[in-house]
Amino acid sequence: MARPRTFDEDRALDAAMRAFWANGYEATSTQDLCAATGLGRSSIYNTFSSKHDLFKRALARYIDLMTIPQIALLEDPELPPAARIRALFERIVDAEFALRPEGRSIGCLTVNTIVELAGRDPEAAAMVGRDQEIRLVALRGVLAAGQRSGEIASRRDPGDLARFLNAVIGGMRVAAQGGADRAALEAVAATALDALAP
Amino acid sequence: MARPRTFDEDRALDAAMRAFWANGYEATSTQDLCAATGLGRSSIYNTFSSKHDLFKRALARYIDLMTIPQIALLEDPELPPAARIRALFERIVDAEFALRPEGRSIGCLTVNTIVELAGRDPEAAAMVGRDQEIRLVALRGVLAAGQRSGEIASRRDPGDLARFLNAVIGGMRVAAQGGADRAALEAVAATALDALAP
DNA sequence: CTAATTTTGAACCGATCAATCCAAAACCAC
DNA sequence: GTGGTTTTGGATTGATCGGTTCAAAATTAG
Repeated sequence: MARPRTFDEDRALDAAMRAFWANGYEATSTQDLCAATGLGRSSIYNTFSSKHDLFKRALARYIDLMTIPQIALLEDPELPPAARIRALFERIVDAEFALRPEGRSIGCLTVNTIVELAGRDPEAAAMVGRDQEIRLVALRGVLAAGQRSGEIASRRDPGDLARFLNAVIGGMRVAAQGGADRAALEAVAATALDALAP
Repeated sequence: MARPRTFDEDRALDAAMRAFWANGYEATSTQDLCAATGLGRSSIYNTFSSKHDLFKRALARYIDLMTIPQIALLEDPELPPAARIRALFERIVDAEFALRPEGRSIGCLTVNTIVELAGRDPEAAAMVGRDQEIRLVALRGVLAAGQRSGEIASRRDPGDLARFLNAVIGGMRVAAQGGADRAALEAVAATALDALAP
């Protein structure tokens, strides 16, 4: 009944997500988004109503792409609790160096969003807040299971341990963006696991 | 021989630092800087040649104000090594809630700069990189001393332990900006210290 | 084919960006 | 006081910002 689109919305969203991820919200202009997606302004504003809406959708997509598999890892019934946590850290280190043949990491879009936007963008803050909450619940679950099975010797509150691991993950992302190499990140992860031992 | 300034350069720099700290580099306009400092555009451009130069000076000032006392804490000969590290964490938690009667923390300008700018501003990247290096050296020193004295049981490489603590500090800053309260940060710090025990 | 509907590209919008210019005001040395 | 020098505020610059408009192009239904 009418002219169809010549582009794939999900691919465009993906490209926009990468642009925001690499350069941040403010430093990504609508021109940059046109260049990254290969779309014209009209197509972008027709499909995603504004730069801010596009960012929200890109952030939601990023969270889906990243958090859901990580939660699945933490809830993998095939692995004992401690191994699931090790697998999570491995995945995070791998991701930090996957899309980066050389040069700095671009970090993690949720961490970047917390730092750049959470203070003055309530919608973005709510999205990353929900994400953090979900991650903390999953971490708490696997940590409590590890304590019950005896794999995790620490008697600290599982919620506190979860917040600790989550903070370490955020710190690793910042360190990677600051130029840390793979060995440094692996050492940080390994040392963090020591805190579950005592 | 000529008209003197009616403002204090250091006070202006301080106000600019706070503006960049709270809102980031991109989101702080030159108008914002005028409002924050109380200066006119001419005075700002006369004194600090550009927005970017002003940012560099603000960042340098922040590093001086924050890192130097922290290094001093870590090298305090009055305290045993483990106590110095605990004092550092205390100071960081305090700082995170000091200038914030309510609402979110504005985090740490060096962390914010790593996340927002390090990827595309080599000068800013070099400044925060130097700062991180200095912090790591000091941490390594106190950690090695703790290992020698037996206070720190972990036999991991002191450099790795230093990178771990530094990552935790960064993660705490991100967590605070994400809305974590004081108790959460204190739990993270306490748990991080567990990693030095085993 | 035509009519209806949507996408698309380009021109365009006012607002704001960082930065500059300039003349008036303010000060010091003399 | 006067001359020389700097600061200061306000107007202004061209560029770019996010966003809109509009007509031509493209497509399908009939």
